[in-house]
Amino acid sequence: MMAARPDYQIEYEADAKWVPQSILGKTEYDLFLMDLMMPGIGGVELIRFLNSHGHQTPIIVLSSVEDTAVITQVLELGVMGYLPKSYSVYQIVDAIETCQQGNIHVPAFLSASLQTGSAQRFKNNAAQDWPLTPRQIEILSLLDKGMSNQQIADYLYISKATVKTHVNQMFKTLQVNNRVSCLRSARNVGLLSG
Amino acid sequence: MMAARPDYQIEYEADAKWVPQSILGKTEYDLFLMDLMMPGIGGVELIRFLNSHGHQTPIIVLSSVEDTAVITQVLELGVMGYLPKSYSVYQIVDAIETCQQGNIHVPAFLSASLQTGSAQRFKNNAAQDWPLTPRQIEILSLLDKGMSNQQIADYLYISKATVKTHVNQMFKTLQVNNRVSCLRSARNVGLLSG
DNA sequence: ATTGATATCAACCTAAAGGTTGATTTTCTG
DNA sequence: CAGAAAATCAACCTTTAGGTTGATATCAAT
Repeated sequence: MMAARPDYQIEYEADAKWVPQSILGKTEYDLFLMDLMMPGIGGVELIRFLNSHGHQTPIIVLSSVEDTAVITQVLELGVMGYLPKSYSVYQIVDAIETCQQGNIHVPAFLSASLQTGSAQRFKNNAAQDWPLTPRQIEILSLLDKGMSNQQIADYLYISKATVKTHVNQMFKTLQVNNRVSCLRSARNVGLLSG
Repeated sequence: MMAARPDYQIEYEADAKWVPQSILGKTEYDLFLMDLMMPGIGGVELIRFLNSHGHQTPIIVLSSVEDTAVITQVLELGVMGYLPKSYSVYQIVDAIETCQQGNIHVPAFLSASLQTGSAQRFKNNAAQDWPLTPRQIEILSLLDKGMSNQQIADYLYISKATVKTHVNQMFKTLQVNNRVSCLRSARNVGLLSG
């Protein structure tokens, strides 16, 4: 999971004069990581523009916009993923790689507001008050992936000390003294799938 | 994108008399893993039926149907995922758990036909068998209980060194480097219940 | 009889986990 | 706004895990 990550070569252009014409001639891009709030042109318009010109490059939208209408719109335009800026770099990279495998990624808290049918299905589960804090549950899921404290710290951009504090607090709450027992206990109380 | 395998309790019913009424009164289901080609009732109709009756159980569609219209339809009905039967068991389990985190999973080759190109074919990973010796499996089950090497040694009346040897050998066989990952891997290959 | 797999044990080392105390900052909430 | 809860980090320590090398014993099969 935390193995070697590919080296992404990034072309960055923040200037307002950055226009679609400059990339239309190129087809060797692996991916467009696109901010919806770009100067000079609206993100949605750019996606439409690329689509209308037959551009086949996968698009992932990175945005702080969490308006359901906007999200639905860009997803219908065929973007491969919609990532909130609250994601850490590692989380974003994970999601990008998920998309590069061809899968579509929509983060949990967004999918909850996207659909009527299943929107609240999991929300209800999450709404129950579990003995662990949100951050602890997040770290719990990384524990479950087999990650070390250091790996979790790097992934979340926090110090190892903080991770250890959370892990230790979880142990006390669940009355265990090691990771495996912690994960077992978490499963038993429904904190982890299974 | 890997995850430990939970203990799924599966209720199976292949009889044509299996009708929605039989599950409407129950709310303790974690998940509906639904085949679109069910006898007696169409899958799409069942999803509509459940939705109209306020059922909140997450739905994942497992199907060999790859018709874009059908897929689009069920996704709009709010299912959390659409999994092809060509998925391996492990892939399905991974996808289910991705969905249980609240994310929506659409496999690569389906998303490719759902939008304008830009997707690679996903490759089906064949399940490989990792042979563990009987003694290793025995120790594995004790690992799974959260026991330390010393506790396992005391339990089996062998030395801690022997336990460590077995554990280390398991790690090499399963290509992992810690207990949690070892148990995850073991579950994925069916070496542990669940 | 020799090979190969399994099971057993020891010594050694580094890395990581587990535990404690104490602290600051942020965020939620009444 | 004040208090509570949550999240963050550091320093310190002991225990356990993880990894390696090497060894002996048993048993099954060629």
